[in-house]
Amino acid sequence: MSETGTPSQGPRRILLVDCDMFFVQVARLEDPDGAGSQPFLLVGGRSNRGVITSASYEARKFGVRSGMPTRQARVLCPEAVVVPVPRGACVERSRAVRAVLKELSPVVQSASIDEFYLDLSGTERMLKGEGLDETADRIRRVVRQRTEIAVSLGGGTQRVVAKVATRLAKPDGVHVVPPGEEAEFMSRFRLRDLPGIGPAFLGQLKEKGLRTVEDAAAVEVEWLARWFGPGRGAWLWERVRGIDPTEVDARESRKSISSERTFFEDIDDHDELERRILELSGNVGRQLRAKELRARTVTVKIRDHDYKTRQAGSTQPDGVETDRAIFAVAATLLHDLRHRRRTPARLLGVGVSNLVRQVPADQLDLFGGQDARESERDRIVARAVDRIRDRYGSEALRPARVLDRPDR
DNA sequence: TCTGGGGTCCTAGGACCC
DNA sequence: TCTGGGGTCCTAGGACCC
Repeated sequence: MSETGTPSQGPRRILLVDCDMFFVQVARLEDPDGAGSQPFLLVGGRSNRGVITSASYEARKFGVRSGMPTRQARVLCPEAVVVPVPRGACVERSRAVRAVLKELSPVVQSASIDEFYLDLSGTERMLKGEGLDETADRIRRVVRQRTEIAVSLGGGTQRVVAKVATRLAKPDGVHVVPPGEEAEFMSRFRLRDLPGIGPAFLGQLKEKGLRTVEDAAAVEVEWLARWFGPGRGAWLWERVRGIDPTEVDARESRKSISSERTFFEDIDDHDELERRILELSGNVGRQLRAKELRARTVTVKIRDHDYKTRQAGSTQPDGVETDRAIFAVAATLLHDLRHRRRTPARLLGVGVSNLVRQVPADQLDLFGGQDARESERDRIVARAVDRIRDRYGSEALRPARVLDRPDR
């Protein structure tokens, strides 16, 4: 294990593998004659309140960006074809890419569904002196050949450098920054290009007259700390120099699971909201059990008609895993939130966190009973339902109280 | 043209304990 | 008796990412 960690000598060799317009690529592979034949392809929500998840390069020339409301995208690019996100296929393709990367690198960390950090430190001898740029290009070709997915790779001694370099590598290319050139490389960019700087921080930076990485690099750390707080000040001072102590961490540990839905129309009816909470609790519970986890904390999120987002959470001494127990907590939290501000809801979400591993049945009390707690019988029933759904499809068994009415 | 759904991390205040 | 200091957990909100 220690062999694969950062060696005491030599700079780190970090690569970021980033799938090019991932959702569009997958949509094209899944439907080569339909969506695949469309140059102006948009993937995302098609409902009245949807947004674009990913746009083809051709469509981007018209100003379409991910996160943009679909309605707006249609105005900018009227010829565009919009297809829904092929969720299952994306998860499968992502897994396939990761599996190939695991054969090619000792350390692989998934940063998102379409981004993977690799740490190849310590592989110099094994790779017989192959340069990091050559390694990156080899990985790009192998991934393409074995998964059909086009990827771009950025590389360097630091994660932030690898990440920013990916921007220059796209599409379907490679850009590696040699050791020692990190600060100079970073100085070519604007602050808005740095990962971790969003609209809010950007506004604060602009107030101090800072627009480019060069601007910020000229300011002493004491001033950055005074302006933006000690934590953010030190963070910024490091990043603009291409310094990023974050390690590539291959341990996959999920911190939270959630499911949320924006309604076709705002909902004010309490019973209807409760039915939605029941469905969302089921989605979360199923994922929780599939991963053999339990949750100590249940959270409900509500977005009011005016887009104000509120949430309430509750932590139990013991973890829960059944739909019933999750729903019991979530329903109470929903009542609290609705009591504090009673207004039509645009979105509802259920999340779980504080995740712990399931423990064997013989270590549990077999006498659960109170509402928020679950008995071993509850758990056995819930897992049996999951097995039936796995075999016959998710529609095979549905909560009796949920109306069979899809959103769109 | 109003703003999806899945996440992670950080902060700040209060409770509680030693 | 006029009350420190630190650690941990919980909660709510916010920023940010893809």
